[in-house]
Amino acid sequence: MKDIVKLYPKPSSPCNCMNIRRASRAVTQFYDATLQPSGLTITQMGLLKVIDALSAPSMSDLAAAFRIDRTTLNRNLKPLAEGGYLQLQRGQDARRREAVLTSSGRQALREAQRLWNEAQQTMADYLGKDDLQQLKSILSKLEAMVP
Amino acid sequence: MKDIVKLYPKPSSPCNCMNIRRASRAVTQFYDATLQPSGLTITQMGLLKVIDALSAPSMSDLAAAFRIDRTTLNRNLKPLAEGGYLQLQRGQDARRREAVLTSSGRQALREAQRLWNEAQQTMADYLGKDDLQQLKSILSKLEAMVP
DNA sequence: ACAATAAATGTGTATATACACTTAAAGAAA
DNA sequence: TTTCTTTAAGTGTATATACACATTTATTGT
Repeated sequence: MKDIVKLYPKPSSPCNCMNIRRASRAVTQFYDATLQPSGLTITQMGLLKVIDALSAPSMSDLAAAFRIDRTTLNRNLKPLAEGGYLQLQRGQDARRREAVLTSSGRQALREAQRLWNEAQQTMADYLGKDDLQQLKSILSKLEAMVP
Repeated sequence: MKDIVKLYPKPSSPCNCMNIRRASRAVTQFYDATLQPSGLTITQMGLLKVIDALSAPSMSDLAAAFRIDRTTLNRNLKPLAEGGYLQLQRGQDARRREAVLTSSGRQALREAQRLWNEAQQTMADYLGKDDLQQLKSILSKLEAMVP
């Protein structure tokens, strides 16, 4: 097993948390830069994608699907609603507020996904198959650390 | 090599970027919760630690050492300065603004580091030696993706 | 010395994040 | 039906993040 431990530069911090935060910033910057022509950030693209996949999800539905704090979600949707990418409407249950994509939102999503493919491929090539698989696996495990 | 690919739950998103962002949020929440009694977040502890390690670093020095955008650093230092954890003073070169810890800052750092040891150990135990090593290695590689 | 340039920092604006608290609506209990 | 409770959502506040632009000070070229 030892022979698969690759020798990349040591992380500049001993702190596991700071290390993952730095890497997260770097990857986010890369994806955001690649998606730039679409006018969406990677977070926004992710949100539109989840909304597109679900059927008029409520705020809580979205927060759960996106695994993000409900109040954070609330704020993240704001620029998308103001930009005309989605509409927010009351549900049958008047407490619910449901999100649906506009045609403008679907179009932006398509364009962003085209660019996303590039970013995803570039990152896959950069990491290589094994590291990418390892990364996915460990990130998934880390997510499960917190309820 | 295949036999070391552990079988954790699949990540909930196909997007490498969203996956690392979610994991980063989870780990950050865990560290912040553990550090809570110290009154510092993990980001703030990291900043105090870097300032403590360097000698009256300038804003740009800190940004480079912490690998964060200079303007982000500027804003991150604000609550620490207002909280009396550090002082900001002009350098010989009047363009430079230099950071030094106060005794209050050094004390908070010590307390935070005590708690940080716990968090770090818990995470190491949770991931296990091999995954932790792999993670460090891959995160370091990811960081290098962006100049 | 003066002008041009470079370097260090700060500000405006905008998104991303989450905790504590509040409000509004639906459902349950009396 | 009226009250109690639970559930869904929103707000206040605060930190974290970075890009585009502005300001200040030092350095360099003439």
